[in-house]
Amino acid sequence: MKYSKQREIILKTLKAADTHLTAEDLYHKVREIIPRISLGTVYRNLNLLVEVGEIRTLQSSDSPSILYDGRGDEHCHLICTSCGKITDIDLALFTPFDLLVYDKRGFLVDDHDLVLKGTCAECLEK
Amino acid sequence: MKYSKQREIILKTLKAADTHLTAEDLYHKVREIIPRISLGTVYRNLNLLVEVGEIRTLQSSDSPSILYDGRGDEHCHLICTSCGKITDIDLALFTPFDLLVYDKRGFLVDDHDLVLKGTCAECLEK
DNA sequence: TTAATAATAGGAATGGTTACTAATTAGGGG
DNA sequence: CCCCTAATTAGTAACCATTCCTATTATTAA
Repeated sequence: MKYSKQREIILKTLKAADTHLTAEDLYHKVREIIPRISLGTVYRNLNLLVEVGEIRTLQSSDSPSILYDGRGDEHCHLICTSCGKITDIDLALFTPFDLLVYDKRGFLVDDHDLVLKGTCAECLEK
Repeated sequence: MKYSKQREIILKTLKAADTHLTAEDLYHKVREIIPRISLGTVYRNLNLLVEVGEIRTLQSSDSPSILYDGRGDEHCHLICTSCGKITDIDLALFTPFDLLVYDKRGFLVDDHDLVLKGTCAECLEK
């Protein structure tokens, strides 16, 4: 994989964001730094970065577009169905589940995609 | 919600299927019973059925289209990254995890969307 | 420096899903 | 049983996220 300024900025911008962004979101942010970048370049690089494990994707179910997550490591997402906010939470607790799944089905787990929907602390107070 | 033959057949066909189907898959299956049904009708009814909790959706990450699942109850999906097969597995074990999330973040969980990726028993044998 | 090739911008094409409209159908009240 | 009203439908056009295509530009190894 050859170096490209576009890819570097895309990755840096995504990692710097505190939220999960669509390709379009990122496109607009990166355009402030590289005004002539194309949307296709953003998509192509996001796909590449997912492939090499630098970033991850998730689907927010109430938006049709893919969300990109600057974290490459496995973690879980909490989606508040009231305000729509998506937050990360670590999961260092899955080993027992994986073992159980293997015992029951002979299925060897190597990746988790866990989304919990509910109400966040702030919305609960109201 | 008024009765419609189209909706009844769509639901019955999905529940009878042993796999997870796209709207297009269902459209072709249902057309064998109602030849003049339109794809739009399939989509509209699937959305309705999801809304009332009769069925669920999931995204298979390597296909862009939504998959529909005839089960309305919460359950977990195992996706084999080798053969692509998606199987269901019950999860009656999430209560401790939900409590932990509430303790840590004050987030009140009421729905789970859990996808485990890995290798299924059949593929492991090879 | 040069040659090979990966990456880019721009725009066209694709494909899944939704929106629109006129015609049809369900089903409750007279 | 027959209106009446509102939900539903078929068919088609529109939409939008994503991918594909091509000529040009940038990277990197020799």
